[in-house]
Amino acid sequence: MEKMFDLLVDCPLFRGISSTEIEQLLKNNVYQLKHYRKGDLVAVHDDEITALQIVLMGSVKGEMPDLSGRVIKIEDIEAPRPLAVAFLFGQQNRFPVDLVANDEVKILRIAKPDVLLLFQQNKRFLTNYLNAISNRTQFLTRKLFFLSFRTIREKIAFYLAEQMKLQNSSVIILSQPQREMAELFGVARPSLARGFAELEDEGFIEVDRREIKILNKEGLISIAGR
Amino acid sequence: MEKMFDLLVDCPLFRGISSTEIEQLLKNNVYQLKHYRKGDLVAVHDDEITALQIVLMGSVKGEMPDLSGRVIKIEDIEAPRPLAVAFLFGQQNRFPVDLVANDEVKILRIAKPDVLLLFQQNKRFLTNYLNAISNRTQFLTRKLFFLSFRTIREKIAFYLAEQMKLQNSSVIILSQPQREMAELFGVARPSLARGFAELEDEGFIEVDRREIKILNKEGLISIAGR
DNA sequence: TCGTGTTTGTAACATTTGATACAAATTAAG
DNA sequence: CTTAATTTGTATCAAATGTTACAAACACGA
Repeated sequence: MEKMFDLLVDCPLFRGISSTEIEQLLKNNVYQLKHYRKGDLVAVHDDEITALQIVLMGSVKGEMPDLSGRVIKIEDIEAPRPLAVAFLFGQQNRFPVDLVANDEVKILRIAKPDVLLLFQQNKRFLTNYLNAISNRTQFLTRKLFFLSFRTIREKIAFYLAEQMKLQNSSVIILSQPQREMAELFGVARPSLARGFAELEDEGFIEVDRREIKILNKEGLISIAGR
Repeated sequence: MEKMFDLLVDCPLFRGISSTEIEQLLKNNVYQLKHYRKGDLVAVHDDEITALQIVLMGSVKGEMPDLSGRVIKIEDIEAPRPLAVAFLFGQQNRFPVDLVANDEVKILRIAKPDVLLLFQQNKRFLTNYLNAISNRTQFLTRKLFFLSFRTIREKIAFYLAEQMKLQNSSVIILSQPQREMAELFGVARPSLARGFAELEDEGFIEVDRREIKILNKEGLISIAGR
């Protein structure tokens, strides 16, 4: 049981709060523990969300159900992270996806009214929660923005211009594999590789796997358009 | 000045809080008022966000700057609504867009530390704020979900399935012209028309301008996939 | 060192979409 | 009723992307 509080120290919602403080906050038994085995349904699409849920052990995958039986995997949530923080509040308190246990899973549940009490008792927990939702929104905003570009070339050009600023260099090291970047852009992985290859052929950049050298910054920016 | 508190009663962040309570909460002078004229820049892309800002009068538009001088309008925020609630917390405390006054605009500013104090002083304000961010996230999740469909057929099919529920009928009246719907979907107008025509050829629907009759609901849903 | 799994770079081909153009149907305004 | 503007339905063609497949480079652990 002690282990649980140690696990929570690494959870974004409890960042900056010591294990003993966490123990004190939760000591009034305001929580439940749930166990799931591999393949178990942790929650079903449209289930009502009445409690904050934190994955303590194992990982859970979000899936969209398909009428023909197939499923589309949306994302993985690994311990020690919370589930659906942005759906505990707001108008639609229902799971947007199915949640399935990837392996043996332990989940901590704290009912919504108790979460509000925790907010009052610990300011850090509150700001952590606000940060968690906000980060989610920021991630989605960014993703939507990327999808708003018409062509893959534009997405790449914009991404590189952005990274040039961030890394403050004309040689950029990509932090993600192409597969993940393609996912962020909402395009197929080989299409992304082709995009890079085309920009290289046209003399805008020089590509060596994860290392991108910007040869024509102005040209690149004019491709991105914005 | 009294008018301000009355205006705030209609702001989602102060919902359920009376004008006099709002006055009490804000009486310690923890706020600033800013005036802008039509066309004034309220905030610039990448400006740091250190305060909660609420539009009290007029409206503000979010725009993405273009290097060639053009701008792309993202959205309008009208009084009495807050600006960028999801960017006051989280990792990226910077405006994602330029904000330009549409007309004469009054904006209320409350510094971030004071916002946190308000959270402690008034539980309703806190839950309102949580709801505001959460609703934003939910909206974006939905929009992203919509854009995540690969083909136009899938978008149309999903849209129609949704409208069937909303209008509770197997005959759907489209409320927008194709041009606007195409914009929402992020596709070209003739491509959208072609999408409808194809679904008609295949016997899923019957199209008569704005009136769509669903002939094969199950088939349509299986096209949408999810 | 070797094998195994992952990542990257390409290629060929089919599919989807965008761009453009135009006619017919509809609506709005006079 | 007439005319003009808007909306819809189509067609054609080019461009962009997805799909599938495979080989080479790389990373990592046994």
